[in-house]
Amino acid sequence: MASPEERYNFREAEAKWQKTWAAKDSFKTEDNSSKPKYYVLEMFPYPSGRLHMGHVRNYTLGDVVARHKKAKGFNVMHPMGWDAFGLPAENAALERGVHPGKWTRQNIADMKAQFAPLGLSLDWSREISSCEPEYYKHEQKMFLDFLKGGLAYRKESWVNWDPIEHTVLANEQVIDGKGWRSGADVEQRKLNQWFLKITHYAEDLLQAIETLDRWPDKVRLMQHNWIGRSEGARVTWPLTDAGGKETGDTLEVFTTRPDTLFGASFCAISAQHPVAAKLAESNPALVEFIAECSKGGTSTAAIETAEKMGFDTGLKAAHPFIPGKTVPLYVANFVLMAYGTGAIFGCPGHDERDMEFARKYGLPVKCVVAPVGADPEAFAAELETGNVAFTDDGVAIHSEFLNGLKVDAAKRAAIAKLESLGRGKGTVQYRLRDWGISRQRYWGCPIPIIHCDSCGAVPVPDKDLPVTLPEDVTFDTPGNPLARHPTWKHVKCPTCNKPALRETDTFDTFFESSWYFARFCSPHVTDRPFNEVEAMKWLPVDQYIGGVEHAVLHLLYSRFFTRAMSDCGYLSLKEPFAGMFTQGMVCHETYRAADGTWLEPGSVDWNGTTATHNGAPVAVGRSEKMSKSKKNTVDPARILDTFGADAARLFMLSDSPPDRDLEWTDAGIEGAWRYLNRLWRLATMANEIPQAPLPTMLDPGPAGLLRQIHRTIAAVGDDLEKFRFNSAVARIRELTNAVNDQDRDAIGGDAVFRFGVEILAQLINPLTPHIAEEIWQLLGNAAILTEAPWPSHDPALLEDDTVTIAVQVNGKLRGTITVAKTADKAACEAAALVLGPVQKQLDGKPPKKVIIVPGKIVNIVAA
RNA sequence: GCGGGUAUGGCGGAAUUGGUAGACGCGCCUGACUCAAAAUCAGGUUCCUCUGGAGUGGGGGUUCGAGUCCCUCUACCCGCACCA
Repeated sequence: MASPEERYNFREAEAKWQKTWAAKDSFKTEDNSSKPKYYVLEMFPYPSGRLHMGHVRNYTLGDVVARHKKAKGFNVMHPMGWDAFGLPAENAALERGVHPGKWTRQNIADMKAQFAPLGLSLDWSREISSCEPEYYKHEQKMFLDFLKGGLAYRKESWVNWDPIEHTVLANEQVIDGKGWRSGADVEQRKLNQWFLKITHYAEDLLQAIETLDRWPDKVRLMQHNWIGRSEGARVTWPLTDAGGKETGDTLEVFTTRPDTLFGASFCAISAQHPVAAKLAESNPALVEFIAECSKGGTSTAAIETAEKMGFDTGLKAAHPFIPGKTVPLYVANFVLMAYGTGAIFGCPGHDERDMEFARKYGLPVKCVVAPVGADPEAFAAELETGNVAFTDDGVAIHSEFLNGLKVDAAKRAAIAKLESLGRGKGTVQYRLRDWGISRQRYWGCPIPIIHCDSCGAVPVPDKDLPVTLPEDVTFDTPGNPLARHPTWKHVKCPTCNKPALRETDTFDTFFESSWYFARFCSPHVTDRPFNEVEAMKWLPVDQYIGGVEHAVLHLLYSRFFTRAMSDCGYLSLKEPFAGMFTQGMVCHETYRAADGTWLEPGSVDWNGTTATHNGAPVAVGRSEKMSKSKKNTVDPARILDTFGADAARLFMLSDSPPDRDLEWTDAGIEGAWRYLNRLWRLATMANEIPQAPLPTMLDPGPAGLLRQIHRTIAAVGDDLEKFRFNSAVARIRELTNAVNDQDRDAIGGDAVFRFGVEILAQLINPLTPHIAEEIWQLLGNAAILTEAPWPSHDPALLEDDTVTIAVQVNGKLRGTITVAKTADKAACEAAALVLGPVQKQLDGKPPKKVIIVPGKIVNIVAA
């Protein structure tokens, strides 16, 4: 039984070691080191003011990697900073009247204090905060360099506009066609916006996914789909009016199916297409139709239910292959201006959307592709009278020079013909769009541009950078505080000195997070974003860790930025993150009262198996990501206070593989806490054994334990390298059990016992560093464990001299035999055949066949 | 709709290349200690009609041997979503 003094005092120990590490600067990256470098990075947090379990899991995972790599002899860089611009700061300003900067900086201080008890091996000397001019001034310069290099531009584009908030909304902020905060119907508006030309790198970003072999397949696939490469053709269709007279305009459409051009029965353009705008000038009915299309329309629900609608313009488009043939031109709500050319040709026979549209507006359906082997005429007759398009591979029919060609060959032939006729050409189209970075927000990095009536958009000269945010702003009226600030935007044009206006938009906050990993390499340089030599030394990040929710945007933007920075001379690198790991979410059961309101876990009582709240029944919901809205959060501060950092870390690491969701349970954390006490008790027992070299002669028991110790060293090292932290914990616990069971009276028993505890401390150090240090010190080691090398294993001790192998009859286990490792097949067979259950199965008959895999299995095939 | 993933005891999850399924933990059960409880310690715990048999979501296949490979079905999860 553990007396109070035997119990592990985590409060004292954890505080002590955190102080020791800080005093020794244990985690400061070495400046001039001959060791190989290793850069571990977790996605820097938004300073909300409160650390949550997701953070704890993220930083614990990174800490395991950092500490393990340090022990393995690497010069580790493990920095931390703050992704400090963002909307919540403005919301706080709105709700509480506190300035976003003050609120943010206070949150950073609060969160930093909450980080401390976790005992993370962070190098705080590299701390950065993206909302400070020392940080964002560099990205203003970078933006201007991008502009100079043709990687940034300004253009009018359609955006979601909230008419009450007077601001642009991201697609994610539009819920069912309404502004997420105002509830107002969102309008489509055309605004001047700044863009970064990520599409310039579309092909390279796609191709290079292949090289990211230490990224999760899931993330690579998501990026692949997001970039969305499709091969096809652009086809020009001259437009004529109802009387057949050419209007002088030509329509350009993009298609991936030029092989189906002979099946064309209409063309359609987006409501936002310039031709539609031109026609609308003299057509009030079209104006109304376009307005209808612009309403709402961006929410997923709206798109799913939206019926296809078209407006016949009366114009005709001339077919590229069939002289004299024209098809009607529609404005249609399902054509997207942002993809391809904003115009399509419709082939109802071989496209489901076109089929739906054709049936609604009574347009012809012509079959031009038939399945291989089908009777073309019978198939065509069926297709042309039905409502289902045929979109699979097949053979071209009713298509003149394409007849008989399969889809791929027909595409090539059609493109060749288009090119020879001057009516189109083969192209590659990407789904990826340029990154709109303008936000009508205060709490972001000002875009360093001055708009002059005479000179246009003029870059702020270098000497005037950074453009800093004004402090005296108000949030009591909707819209951008920068735009209505009385003086801030009024400046002189740097070129002509006439009165001009500052750009009042700020950068999307993804801008800051697209290059912070490079800033960490030299966080204190003032004249440029980072020192190129340092960046090239540390980058790419060896191991990046974060949530899968950033699989596309943040990770793709960072890959783009690295290329753009390279092309602008900042460094010479393509990929910022060599290794990427996406961790799972931290989940908890959800509870709802009868009236549907969510209940906190702490307010739910358990009567046997049913949950109650103040005696009333509670519906127990499934486990979901911890969130304030569902009240299923657990406060890390409370857990750290009750069980300590090591117990919290151990539970998070042991219960689920790190890439899967983790179910937080009270029982789980208690189990981790129990284990630490068990380990501590073993340590106090080991401490009573004098330190001495291992004897050369050991009884079989201690000899076996010694082999298990070496096997565990090897296995845990391997598990840590491969992010199998839950397995590593299992192996360590297994060894703990074996050490605990060691017969101390056997020859060498004590010595191997003590050795085992020492190794346990070293193996568990990356996972639960405080108790590991405490045990290490208890056992008389003068130096701290954080500075000790990873234990090495003796390959000769990994395997036993004997091996126990399974004996099967017809594939079913009937027993085991223990033979010498070197036993030959005949010996194994002989040993297996004499087993009682084997003889019973054979029933006196000789085996038909015996399969022996040395060291693995004997399988006897009975007649 | 398109693309991807997952499915193993009461629960979380183990199981290199096909080779003793259920490691490790949670929970539960029994015992010790205790006036009692908690904590702790020791033991047990896939299921069943239990000297045997069944078993890794269902069905089928390949193999001496399948959680692992192939086909098929089902359920759930994730990403994209009128992308021409």
